[in-house]
Amino acid sequence: MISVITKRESILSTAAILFRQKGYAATSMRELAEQVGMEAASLYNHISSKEEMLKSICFQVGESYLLHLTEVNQMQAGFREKIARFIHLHLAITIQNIAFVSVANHEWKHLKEENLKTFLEMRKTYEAGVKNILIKGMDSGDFRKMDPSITLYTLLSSLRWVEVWYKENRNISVQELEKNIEHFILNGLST
Amino acid sequence: MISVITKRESILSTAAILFRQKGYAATSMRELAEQVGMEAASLYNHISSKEEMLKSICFQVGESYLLHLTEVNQMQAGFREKIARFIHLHLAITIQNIAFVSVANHEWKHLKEENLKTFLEMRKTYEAGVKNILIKGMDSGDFRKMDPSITLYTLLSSLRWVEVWYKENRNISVQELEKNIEHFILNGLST
DNA sequence: AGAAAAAAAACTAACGGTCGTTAGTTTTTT
DNA sequence: AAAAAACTAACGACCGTTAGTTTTTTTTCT
Repeated sequence: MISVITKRESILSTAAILFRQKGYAATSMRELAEQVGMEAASLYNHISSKEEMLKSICFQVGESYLLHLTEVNQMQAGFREKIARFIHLHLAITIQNIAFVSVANHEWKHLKEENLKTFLEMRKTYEAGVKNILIKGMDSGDFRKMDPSITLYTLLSSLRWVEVWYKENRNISVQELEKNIEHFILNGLST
Repeated sequence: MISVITKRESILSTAAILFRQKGYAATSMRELAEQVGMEAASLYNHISSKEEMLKSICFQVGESYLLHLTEVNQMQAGFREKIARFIHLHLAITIQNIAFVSVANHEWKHLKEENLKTFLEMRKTYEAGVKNILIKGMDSGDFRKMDPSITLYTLLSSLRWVEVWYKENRNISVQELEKNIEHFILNGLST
């Protein structure tokens, strides 16, 4: 089954790459258009604004994260397994959508008004969900008792570098990457 | 002894706060000037360009990091103690210079030409130095053998969230923050 | 100590440039 | 023929910075 990529999707994809590379504010519609192979004014046949692109990218990533959190929560498994699964899914999203994830991680602050507010709420929901797993894991004795917020942010942050660093030509397999990070984090959580 | 803050320092400090908040590219000289309490054109009595400010901020942070790496290397101590000291110093720089560190972490990509090149080299030197400690720690059996680059970036990244999150009114002491993170990282490194 | 001169710093005005986007016109596709 | 998509031209806005002018501060002189 051949997947057809629309012009809009192509524009979004290129936008994400440029936003990641140069930053949202420093990326102009003219250079985006040039990369796509058209004039800037023509972009508006496919997108409604620069802001709309940023929103679309950020919210797609946010929603993927929330979906996967739901999957982890529905697992019948211990907390270590849940965090391991969480790490796996998180890295999978990252590696498959490097540019989108990078933009959602770094450029969200350029969202306007309600978009920003909604995105931050979405993020807060996600973080609370992960924190909940950590807290339960601490209560059950699987994880060492530590300040839940510090633990949460240290964990999430320790995954963040991958979107900066990852390239397909790295001399390392995704499995090894994941195993190393998983070990680091699970040990970090242990008593 | 009363420390006199120059107008230039005040401008740089305010610039760092705004760059952190809005991003370098999205911060105008006019709004920076307004925050400092003057007209944009007057800034040029004290700084030579917008780029020069970004450079100054980034390089001050970079140099602090390198200084502290030197201190850690000169310690007569085991590798666990070295990493613990490294974490302590890293967090200390971060907490005392939130805006500067944040800008150096996120806005460096806006540096131009030679400034960018030099900054990236500086960073490379720093990372190589930390990686060296990790490798030696692995060789000595203090740390588990893992891919050194993955370990390095996971470690550095796990400290990164503090500049986003930290505020003086947090219900947590710096000591507890440090202790929690230190435990996470040292356990993550252990066999 | 006070006045005058010099230097520094602040202001106003404007330059040359870029930006996101809109409004027509033309071309291509349906 | 109609609709969609591409183009050209331009709008209104903002930008970093320079060049004068004015004001303030510092230095020099008596």
